[in-house]
Amino acid sequence: MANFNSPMQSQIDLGFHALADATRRAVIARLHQGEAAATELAEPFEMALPSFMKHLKVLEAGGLIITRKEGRKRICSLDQKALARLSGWINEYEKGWQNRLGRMDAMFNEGDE
Amino acid sequence: MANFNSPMQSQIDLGFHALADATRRAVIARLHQGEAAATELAEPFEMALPSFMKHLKVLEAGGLIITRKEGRKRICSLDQKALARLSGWINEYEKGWQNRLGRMDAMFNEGDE
DNA sequence: ACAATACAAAGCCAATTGGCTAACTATCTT
DNA sequence: AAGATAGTTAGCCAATTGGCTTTGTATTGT
Repeated sequence: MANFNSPMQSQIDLGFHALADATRRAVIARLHQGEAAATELAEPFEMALPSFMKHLKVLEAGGLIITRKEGRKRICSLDQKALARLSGWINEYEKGWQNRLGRMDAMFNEGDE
Repeated sequence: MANFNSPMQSQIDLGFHALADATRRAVIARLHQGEAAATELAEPFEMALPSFMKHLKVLEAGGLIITRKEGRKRICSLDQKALARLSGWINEYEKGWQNRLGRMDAMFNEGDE
């Protein structure tokens, strides 16, 4: 049954929200090397496991990762289309998109912008 | 390679957070057509002005817009560098994922290595 | 000078976020 | 069968978010 009491947040809201946290972005960076179980992903972070699992749920709600249960493990992997969908929104409003890769390093390396 | 551990990191947090709201994304879409004053930008939204001004502050904190005072008006315009910076972060991992697919493709085609 | 305009600042409020602990379930491993 | 492992669920908490109203200030128009 549909829940009309909970506010409907668009997938793109949830996707950008998921990216607005360094822990979650680090998870995405890690998953880019291949899928991994939850505890394995949690290991680098000084955070209680339930706290970390909340981050995974935010990432999944934003459609950025897909998870499945394998025995007692929860295996997480990147959602292939999600990052493209979000960068696609930005691209629509960015001029000179073709040159973005070239400019990108300059942006990150400026550091005093 | 981009440095994700720099103080720029929290700026990325703020940038993605600013994008995680439909009102704020609509403001960006509008500003893409050219700069505008705060009240002018607020007009399409059924929201008290102080509430809308908070959204502008979130956009400015995220570096997505630049504002200046012109008489009694606060003129807002897009910061194109910021959009490049954020889509750059996403693209870093999109690109990596594409490389991964490329390697898999090569493995299938060559049958060894 | 005075009114209208365009914010700006302050404070109230409910809901959400992001952290924690404790207790519980399910699945290996021995 | 028992213990270790990997979550999962529930509830607590402080801080933040995103809305509101009221009041104040700076600029512009008449």
